Amino acid sequence: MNTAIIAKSSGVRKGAWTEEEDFLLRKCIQNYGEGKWHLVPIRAGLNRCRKSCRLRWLNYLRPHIKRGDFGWDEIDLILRLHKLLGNRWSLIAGRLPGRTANDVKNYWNSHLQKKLITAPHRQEKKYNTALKITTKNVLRPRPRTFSSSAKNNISWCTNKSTVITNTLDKDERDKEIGLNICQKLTSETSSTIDDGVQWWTSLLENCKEIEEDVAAVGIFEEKNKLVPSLLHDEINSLTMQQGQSDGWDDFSADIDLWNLLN
DNA sequence: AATTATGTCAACCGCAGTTAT
DNA sequence: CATAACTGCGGTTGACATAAT
Repeated sequence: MNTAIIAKSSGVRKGAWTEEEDFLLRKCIQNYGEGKWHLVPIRAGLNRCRKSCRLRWLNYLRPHIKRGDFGWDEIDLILRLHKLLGNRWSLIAGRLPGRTANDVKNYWNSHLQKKLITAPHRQEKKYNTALKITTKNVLRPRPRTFSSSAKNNISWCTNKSTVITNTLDKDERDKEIGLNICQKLTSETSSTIDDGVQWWTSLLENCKEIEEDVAAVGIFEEKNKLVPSLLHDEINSLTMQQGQSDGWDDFSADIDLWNLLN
């Protein structure tokens, strides 16, 4: 049943989209590409507002959109990123291939939020205060660059004989990998530490709390699997990338590093 | 079986930031 | 520089599905 209605003020259709409308919109994007949303209703011959067209495309019609349940790895990443970024759904979704901001937001609101609020470990005062995200305590991830002198000082990155293996349990591994990266950088490059490293420190240092959150949402058992060994060559190439892009949206290297660590 | 409560998710709305004029 | 137009984001709503009574 199609429940779409015609808005009195603007005369455009609202509500659920029909297959025919989807077809027209898809065809329009194929012909003209994404963007220029104010032109889309005219070009497509749709009696819809530009916002409605954009939303329908981004959340439903766009290719490669992943549907269905979230995997444990996706949930784990959502928990970690939300802890650091707050309700920046588009940013979080940007790190989950095939997922839209709307998907992530809906999943958080309907699946995760309630479970976390009622989780015993979050009833404790320390967690309640710690979980309040504000513009002041949200850390902004940024791509990192290092001076040549700093790079020369980071011996651990180029020491190929030192490979962190997977013989530790998850907690210890996080400490081994995450804190080693950050603390070694701190001790060996002193003034060169930037917000990007701080961001990673925070992301990894929170492992204990995140594990409790993960347990609270019921995916802990599935998550009990081993990860590949960490190769310093790969870490090196990721952390030492040259050229700094503007803005903090582009921290794909951070996520590549994250994927490597997990 | 019927009714009510609850959960899910697509879609809408309003606002803020950006770009064009 | 000021204003208008456009775009994208997050909060919220409401229709529908499912579970509980």
